[in-house]
Amino acid sequence: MATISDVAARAGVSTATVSRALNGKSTVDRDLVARVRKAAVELGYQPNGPARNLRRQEAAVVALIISDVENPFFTAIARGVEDVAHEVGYSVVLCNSDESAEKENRYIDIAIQERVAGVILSPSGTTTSVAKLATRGTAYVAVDRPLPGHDSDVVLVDTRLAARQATAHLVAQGYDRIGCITGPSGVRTADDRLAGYRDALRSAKRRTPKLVRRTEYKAAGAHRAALDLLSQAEPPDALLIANSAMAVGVLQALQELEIRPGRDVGLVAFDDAPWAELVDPPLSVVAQPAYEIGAVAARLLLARIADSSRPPTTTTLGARLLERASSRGPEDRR
Amino acid sequence: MATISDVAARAGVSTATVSRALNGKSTVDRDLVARVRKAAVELGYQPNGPARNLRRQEAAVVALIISDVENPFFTAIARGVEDVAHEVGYSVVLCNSDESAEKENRYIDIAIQERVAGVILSPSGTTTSVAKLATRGTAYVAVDRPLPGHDSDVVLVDTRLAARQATAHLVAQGYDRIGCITGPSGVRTADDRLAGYRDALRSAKRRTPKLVRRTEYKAAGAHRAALDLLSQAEPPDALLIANSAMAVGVLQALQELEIRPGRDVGLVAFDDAPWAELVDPPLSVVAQPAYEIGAVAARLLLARIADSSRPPTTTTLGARLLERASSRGPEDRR
DNA sequence: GTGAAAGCGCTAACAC
DNA sequence: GTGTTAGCGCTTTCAC
Repeated sequence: MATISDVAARAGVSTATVSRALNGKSTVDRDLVARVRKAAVELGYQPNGPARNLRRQEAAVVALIISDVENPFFTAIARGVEDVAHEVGYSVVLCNSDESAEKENRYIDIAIQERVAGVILSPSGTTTSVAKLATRGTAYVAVDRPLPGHDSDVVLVDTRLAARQATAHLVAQGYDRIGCITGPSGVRTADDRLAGYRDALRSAKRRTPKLVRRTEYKAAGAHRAALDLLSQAEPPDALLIANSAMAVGVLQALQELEIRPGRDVGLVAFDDAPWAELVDPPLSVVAQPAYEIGAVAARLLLARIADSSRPPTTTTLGARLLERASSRGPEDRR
Repeated sequence: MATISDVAARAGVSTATVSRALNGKSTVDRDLVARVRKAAVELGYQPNGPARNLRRQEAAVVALIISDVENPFFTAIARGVEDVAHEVGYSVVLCNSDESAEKENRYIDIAIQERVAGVILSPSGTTTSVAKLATRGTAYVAVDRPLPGHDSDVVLVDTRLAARQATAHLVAQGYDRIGCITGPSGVRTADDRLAGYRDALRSAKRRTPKLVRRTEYKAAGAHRAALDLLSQAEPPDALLIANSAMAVGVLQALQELEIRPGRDVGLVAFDDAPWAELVDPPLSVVAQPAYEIGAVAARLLLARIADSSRPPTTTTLGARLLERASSRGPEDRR
């Protein structure tokens, strides 16, 4: 594979000139630039990334570590990050931590080893592996979930408020026994959504013992949770569901139990999945600004790469409740 | 940041011994290994990736370039690739080419520059940027779509046969005017699905002029195509749809036109999305073995990295038609 | 404006 | 089994 020396030889200049001509940093004579470019093309020269990064002590790459590649919420974040990063010449590599602290830790190590310029991550939980980034001075920003005990840039959604509003909406629609299926304890978004749910019920002076289930943020867990909740002596007549994968599990459970969503049980789920309007009845959702989360996070990261001394910021974006037919009120009340 | 020399100094050995102890290549005295490990931990030593890769002339990384991060088919492939690659100590970086030949080309350049061990990609089309990989001797394998004119490892699905079977199923169910909404011309899967559709109609001696639409592999395009097809004087009474994002667009269009899926128009779509059983009526689909595609591709890539002289292979996996209510036959026939 | 040369941190001959 | 050392390909002083 052609090296910078090959190009230099072919263009009849030194390697320093080739480097300068190709990177456009220092000024180089017009003719020489042309000659170097020509030689580079002829040889099919591609700069050696590791050599460049070794020398520069940093790669123009940002790592994006997300908890679930199969969750549209996170892939939308990825697009936001990519669009902003590409504009300024950074590449984005996506890593899937799969909600596992161990994989997250592994990817953080890799990011450090590869000397990426920065890391954006949705932290799996109470892990401290992020401390390594801070220690080494690698720029990073957290999305979706804060880092407990770390004073870093973070981009969040006011998910507690959103959960509260969604639950209040269910109350206003006349549902009486409102349940909640949320993610694992310790995962901040899961805790916040539960807290918002409780806020709303408290305001409405409702008591709802035994109507909360916590499970992994996946369809299978929510499916079990829904079966469990709905086969109780006093089942819920409405459910707040903490993400769209879980909504799939709940809808499956309802199908199996022949309980009609929106008629027998009111439903509001987090995340506006593309299919939410296609189920019968259309699913009410809390739409989160995922793309924007990614875009904002990328901008913050770039700012921090440029100036590591900026004070850390917390950006909180709002979510929107989209009321559709699955939360139109219990049948006997319509 | 601590370097290998720092570790060597602290452990009272040479850098070579540190390298050997940490990589476990050559045999090193037990005590020394322990001392080196201890020193490394105490210093929080993380090897410098670029330096290592520069020296080794290759990184233990495989790049996975997929056409659409938001398509569950491709993210499932990603999981297959990751699981296999991680088992043998390779990292996977995901790159989203977004169906754009230009981005694909850009990521291929980056992969070459970073000297990754190999590349797995779903080629956007008739691009020749892959030739660079071949020229440089970087291992690569194509998934989902073959590389025209390149004799490489490739993992495909027999999508033409699957389309044929799906269409034959619609014929058997009594649909009369079967249409097809497929991807852009030149994208092999789109062409193959159309060809399979035509195979089936030919066998059944049907004529179906004007019932084919081609558009980007996205909801919006399919939405327009469906509106167009269904507002014709003689609209189709069934549709074969080439992927799940498109199915979303078609179902939206049916909703707007108040045409009942499965009753007024029979439907079969490619890709078994998690929500396919949740729409009303449940959507018949062609389930592709996405995870397995990724796993097989990763194994082929590893084999090629190990031995670049192996003859290229083509692996073709089968798809499964899942008959659900959306293709149960026209209403007047039930 | 251009070239010579040092050196980023690591691994792998090679010598002992 | 361990140390010495060359060198991977690039960028960047430092001279001129």
